[in-house]
Amino acid sequence: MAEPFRHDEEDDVLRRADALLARHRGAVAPQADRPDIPTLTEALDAQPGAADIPTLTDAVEEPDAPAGATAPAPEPAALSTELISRVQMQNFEHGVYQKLRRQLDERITEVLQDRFMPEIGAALDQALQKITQDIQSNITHMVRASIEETLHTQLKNLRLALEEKVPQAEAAQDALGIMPAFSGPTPSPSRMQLAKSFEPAAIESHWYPHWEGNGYFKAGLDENNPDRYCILLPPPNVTGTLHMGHAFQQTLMDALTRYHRMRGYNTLWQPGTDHAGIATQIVVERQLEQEGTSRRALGREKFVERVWKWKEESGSTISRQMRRLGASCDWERERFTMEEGLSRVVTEVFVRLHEQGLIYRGKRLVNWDPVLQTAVSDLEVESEEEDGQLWYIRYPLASGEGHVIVATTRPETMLGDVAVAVHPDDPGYKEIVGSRVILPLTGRTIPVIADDYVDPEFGTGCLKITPGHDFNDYQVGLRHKLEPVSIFTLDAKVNANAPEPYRGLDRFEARERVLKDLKAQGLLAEVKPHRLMVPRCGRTGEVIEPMLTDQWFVKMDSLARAGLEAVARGEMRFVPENWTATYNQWLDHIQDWCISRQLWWGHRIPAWYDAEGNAYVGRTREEAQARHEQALLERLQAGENVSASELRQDEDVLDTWFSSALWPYSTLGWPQDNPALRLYHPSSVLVTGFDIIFFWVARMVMMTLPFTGKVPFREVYVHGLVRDAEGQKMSKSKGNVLDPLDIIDGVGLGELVAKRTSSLMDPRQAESIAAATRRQFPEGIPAFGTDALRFTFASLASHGRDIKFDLSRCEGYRNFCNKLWNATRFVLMNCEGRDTGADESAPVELSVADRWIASRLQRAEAEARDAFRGYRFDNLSRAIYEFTWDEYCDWYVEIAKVQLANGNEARERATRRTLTRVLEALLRLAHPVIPFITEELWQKVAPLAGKRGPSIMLQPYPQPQPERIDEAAEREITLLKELVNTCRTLRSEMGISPSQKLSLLVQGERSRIEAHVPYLTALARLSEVVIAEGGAPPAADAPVRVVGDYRLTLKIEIDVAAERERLNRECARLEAEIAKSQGKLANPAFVERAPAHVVEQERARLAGFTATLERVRERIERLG
RNA sequence: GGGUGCUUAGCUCAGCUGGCAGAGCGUCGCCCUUACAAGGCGAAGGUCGGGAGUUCGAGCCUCUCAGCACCCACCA
Repeated sequence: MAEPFRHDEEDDVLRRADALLARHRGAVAPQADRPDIPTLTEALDAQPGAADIPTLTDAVEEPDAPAGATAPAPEPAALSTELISRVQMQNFEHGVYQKLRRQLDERITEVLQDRFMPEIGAALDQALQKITQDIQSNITHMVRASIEETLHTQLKNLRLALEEKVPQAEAAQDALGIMPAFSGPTPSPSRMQLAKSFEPAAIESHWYPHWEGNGYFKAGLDENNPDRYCILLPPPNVTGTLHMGHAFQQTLMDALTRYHRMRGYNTLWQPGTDHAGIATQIVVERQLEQEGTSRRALGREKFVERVWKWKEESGSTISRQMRRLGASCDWERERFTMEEGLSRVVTEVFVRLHEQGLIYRGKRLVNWDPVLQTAVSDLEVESEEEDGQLWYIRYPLASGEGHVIVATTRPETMLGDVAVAVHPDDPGYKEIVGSRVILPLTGRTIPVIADDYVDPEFGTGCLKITPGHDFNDYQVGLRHKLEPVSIFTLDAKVNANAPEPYRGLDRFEARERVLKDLKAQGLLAEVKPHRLMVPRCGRTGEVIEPMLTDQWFVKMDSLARAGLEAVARGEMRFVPENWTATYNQWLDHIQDWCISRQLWWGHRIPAWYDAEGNAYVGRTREEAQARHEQALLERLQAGENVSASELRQDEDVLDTWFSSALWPYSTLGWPQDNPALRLYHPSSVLVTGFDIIFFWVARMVMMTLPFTGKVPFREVYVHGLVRDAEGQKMSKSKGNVLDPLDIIDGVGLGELVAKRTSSLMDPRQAESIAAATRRQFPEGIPAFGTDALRFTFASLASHGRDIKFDLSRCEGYRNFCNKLWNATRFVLMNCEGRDTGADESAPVELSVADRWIASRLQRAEAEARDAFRGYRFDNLSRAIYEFTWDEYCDWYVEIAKVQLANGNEARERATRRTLTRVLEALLRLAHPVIPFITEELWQKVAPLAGKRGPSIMLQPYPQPQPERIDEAAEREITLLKELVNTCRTLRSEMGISPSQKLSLLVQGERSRIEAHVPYLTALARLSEVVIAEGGAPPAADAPVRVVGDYRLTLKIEIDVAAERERLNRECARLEAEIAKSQGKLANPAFVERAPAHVVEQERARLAGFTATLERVRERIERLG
């Protein structure tokens, strides 16, 4: 804990800190003030005065109640939940508690020793009073220190956020001028002691700039090194923010990158951002809307300028957030799809594809968003089933008598009907095929045609054909050579092809009007409710209107075939393998790709038109001009009359995914030959979600093969989607998004609710979202730190499954980090400044346990290697977790305590040597997943393990050495574990409290057991171990256990009366619980109304209690 | 309609080539023990979705039924 503040410094520091915080808030959220975060001075002002501080008795009386429930010092917690994490609070309480006890004990001893005290009771009272005063001032200081510490870390974060690139850490400290005053966890490695528990924020903000500043992330460009490893970051939207999916994916990529970097590969993690045409344009248009202007009012040039400005302002958000995650990308190579070099590649590829005849322009029916007024690709259309109606409309026969009835979900499109179709074999309509019907409301007559496409069973078996606004009808129209009629303008209002009364109506207004008129004329036969799939634009949610327009397309068949073959030949591999099927299936059925978008933000199509509308494609206007002139010349020679005209560039831009598809080589300087391109193309692996296999993965393959002759990557690791704890997709509109940074830094409930309820599409949901959030996170989210979050992601990354993100899991891994932290503290306490066997010539006496843990380390390393090989991050994290916790901490450290306590010099040296070296290797093993904590700890442990180096990042990754696997030692320690566990079980079965004295009689081979005796004594808390080689008969009633060849007998002297009383109390408690539970279950209201699983749980509890009660009663009986 | 997953403890999920059903969280009990209460020790909790088959042996392989999720294509 921090030293108490001195008063004169305090005001000054607080004032400056306040000012900084205010500035920070201004920078982060200029419009919103965040009332739920108290300023520092407010916090301290609100701090309880001496009178409010919990009394000594308050603090002492409930020390063993569950930590969450007691909160013996609630005021400080309440005053600034935003500032002090729960953990800090608990640490603090724990500290107070321990201090209290220690001082009280001292006082009591003191008092008792003073024989002249007339009365012990009075003396104790006096002592208590004095301590109370001491403690009160202590609490004040501790609260203060806690706040300071938190503020300190917040300031560090803030500093990181404020500074764009690598801050000069020292200079920044000076600039703030307050660092020396703080005494929280320190970033300076060697001098300070480790804090009592793991506090991630300060560590993270220290190490990342250090790594980046020293160039550790830079791509290796050593062409003599045959090992190379490259990952392309799927470029996020330049104006986007980091979400859980990114964080998950990037954790995996970073782990892979760090792993290979440590293994000495040439390594590149290529970062960058995507201009995200539609998404970005929409964002900026919304801004304009709020300013009361619009894109069109601004004009194209000004608008694009405006987007660039917005990009400059917010474009770095996501890379800043990635840095918080510890992403070790080579930022110097960061690329943006719209930057000049990449745009040149886009043009180059477009021109080449066009020259090869793979890009063409034509009038086709495309998915059209009438609001954005652009084409969108098939993939960007999302169909949802919605409630609608099916209208039955009479079309009178042109012959005068009778009519046919067609069924439609979109009656307004009848204005564009060009035929009525029936199935050729449908007996009901055979007669009328070839005749004509009158199209109501328009007076046109249209033919009745026969086509297989019609399903005679659906509706009336008679179908209206609207080739201008329906994809299937379009195909039918082509087959029957029917000219499509377009009846909508580009903003989906009825156009001049329709009769006068409907013109200018929006398509949905037109529907009403058409229905009204049909009804009036008695032509509406029937209306039925009907579920139908409504295609909507994935971006705007607007209903898509198929529209006949001029667009550019990429011919897919030959490209797709090449893509299929590359995978079939094994040049590219999907992990898990079954995604190959998805990929193949899609490429098998692929349609030509519409790449033109009627947007302003994007790569302008490199095509120019002459006055006649002929298109000329070229890298530059000049090249197009030359082609134009060439064409004119040819036509002139063919005897045509021609005239030159000014060329005008195509207004459209390219689909965002066109430039993304070139990412694998556009980022590496293609087409110029250079080391990076030679080394890192093809890249090693693409890590991605299945949702963009079509959008991106397949297109990259198709757009890379023809130009570089290589696949873009050797492997594609497809991971699941991150969902919320209930398995729901995280989405803004559901209000269930988690911000990865909130998990790292923590967030108060108020802010979290505000975040989730702001800018909702439907503000009415705000209430329920707020309520749900309050229920789920009643205290907000505590700060878990980057490492815990990363470990969680890794452990959840099993194959073939979406991920339900569970915060409690994250908490578990935060605890793991803390465990690792404390294990290191133990090692440092016992090894720093001592002989750790660095001098290889000094004698070491390795015990079985030393050999055993070294052997287990080899196994963990082998598991890690296999896990990386198979992208099994879940197995990786489990191997690390279990080795650290279950082997190193639970057993080896305990054994080491024994060895350090009663060993000779050589044995102690060996123990320290093992402790430090295994830990050092373990830190390297875990570094790819949890980079920050491992770096911090490594700095301290490495020197003790005889390692030198500026960073763990530059150290080799531990490779398993099979020859160090020592099965004999493993067998011995297994025996020891069994012996210890058996003793513990015996003890627990006998219901012996730990304070009771217990000795053990072991019958069996003396020599093997003997070595274990000291460990056994300490670990099983025995007062004595007796080894009997032959068969001294155990006491008749003593429990006996057999472990291998050994018989264990526990001897115990129990205070029977006390033990019986204890067990009786236990009985009474259990009976009470059982009665309570039975009462609950007997209550019909509970059984009927409570959720089924709650009732089930209650039954299980009851069964558990009953069983336990049984055992306790047996035990009482045994006592006699 | 075509395809892909999933179903194991109260919850979230591992479970390898078929060989003694596991972890974390949660629940319950005991415990401030000088690395760690963000901890330790222990306990309760399972018809591996149902059924059939192959096998000495099935959570795992085969068949079948059911439920859930997702992707693709869609009937106006």
